[in-house]
Amino acid sequence: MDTTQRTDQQRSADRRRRELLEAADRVVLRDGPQASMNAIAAEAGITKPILYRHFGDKGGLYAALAKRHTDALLDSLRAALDAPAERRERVEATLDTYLAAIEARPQVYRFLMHPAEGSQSDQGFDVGKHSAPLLRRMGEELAQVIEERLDLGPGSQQLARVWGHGIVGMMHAAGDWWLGERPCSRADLVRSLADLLWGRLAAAGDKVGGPGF
Amino acid sequence: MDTTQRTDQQRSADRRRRELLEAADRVVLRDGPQASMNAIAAEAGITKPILYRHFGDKGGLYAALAKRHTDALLDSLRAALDAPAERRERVEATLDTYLAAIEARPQVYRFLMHPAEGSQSDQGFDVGKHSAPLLRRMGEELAQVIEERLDLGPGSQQLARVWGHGIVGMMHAAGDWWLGERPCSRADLVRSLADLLWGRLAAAGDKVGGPGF
DNA sequence: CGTGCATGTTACTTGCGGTAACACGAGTCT
DNA sequence: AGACTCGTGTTACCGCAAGTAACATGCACG
Repeated sequence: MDTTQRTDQQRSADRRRRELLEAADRVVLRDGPQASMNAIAAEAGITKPILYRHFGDKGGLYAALAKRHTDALLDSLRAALDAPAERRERVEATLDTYLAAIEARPQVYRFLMHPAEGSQSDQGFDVGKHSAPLLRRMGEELAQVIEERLDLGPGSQQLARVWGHGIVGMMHAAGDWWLGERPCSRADLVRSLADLLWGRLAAAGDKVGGPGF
Repeated sequence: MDTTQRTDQQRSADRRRRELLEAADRVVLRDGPQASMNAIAAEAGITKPILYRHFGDKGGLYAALAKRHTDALLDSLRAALDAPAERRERVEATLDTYLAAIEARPQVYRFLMHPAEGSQSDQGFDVGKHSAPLLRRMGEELAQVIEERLDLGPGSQQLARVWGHGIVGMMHAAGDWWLGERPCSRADLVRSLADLLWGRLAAAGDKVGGPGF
């Protein structure tokens, strides 16, 4: 039969693809984002051209690999964001979930954030393409949650999107720095960031004798 | 004489270095961060090995190039941050200065933010090395300003650093997204971000009938 | 059986980062 | 003057990784 044939083939191809992705995962976890296609193919027990047949080019493989982790991370973030608790508590839980994830697997995190030169075709002023898709997706998701649940008055959609991307960027940069220097505990970091979002910066008083801020 | 000789040589070497950097600048502005050493050498009217003699390796050239722009940007940011005005106004001016800079020269901005695989020696868990140095420097500078001028009580230094990096990350991510999609004017973006820092997220009310946030 | 078709291989091209070896010109030491 | 050094410049090469072409094999279907 045609259809059963097709599905069989497709199923086996999908399984193969998954195996290749898991091999790639192992290599990337070991060697970082600069893992070579040769190394990945060797880990999978095959040779390069097969990888290219499955994923097109290196960018394709990396995109597929990134999607798996990104989806997983976004799922846990959504769970934290949907927990039944007060707003502040949920924000803290979400921050903590993210930080725990990057703390547990820094190599994966680095891979996701630094996709290492993907395309090269954009001669013009196209900037957006080059930042990590994970950040964008997180920003958009958070924006949607904010816009759905908060009453922000006119212009709420744009405000929500700005805030979504801004908060995600705050979390990302602080997490990156923290992961490198480990200047405090995760809980401290979470509390400090939540304080920032809760306006403690604006509310703080000037230092006595200083020029003010 | 020894000393005059030395200084003469050094001066000419410095001039040469500057010329090379300007040539590199032109190429990077044209081709983006993936500009090849060959292309840069050609633009400078010379060949590769000279570049390597001056800058060691590609990372060295890029570091030197990045330092110029980074220093320039940090200078304007400091100016905005030091202006005689109220806190909110100064924060907005700083945000606007940054956004105006990345808006005016997106290629430079991309180059600074995505240094494109520098080293490769870090087998271990070294994460910090890979993020853009510009973000780190901005974060540290802002942290210093915050800690100098604000009265934050105990643990102020760590709090200031978290906030410094967090705010910079917020600005960066929001700017990156905004530059790609241009969903609103620069002034709108600045106002929205400042609102976020001023705690409007925490203060907003839940949407009626929604699950709360 | 032959015909597709997916899967696999070897061997190659291209392009880039980086280096070795050599060549020229100008000032310095004896 | 002639040898020495030193900075600047070149050509020609190595190594390595991305990506491709061409060929080989196993398996279902008519």
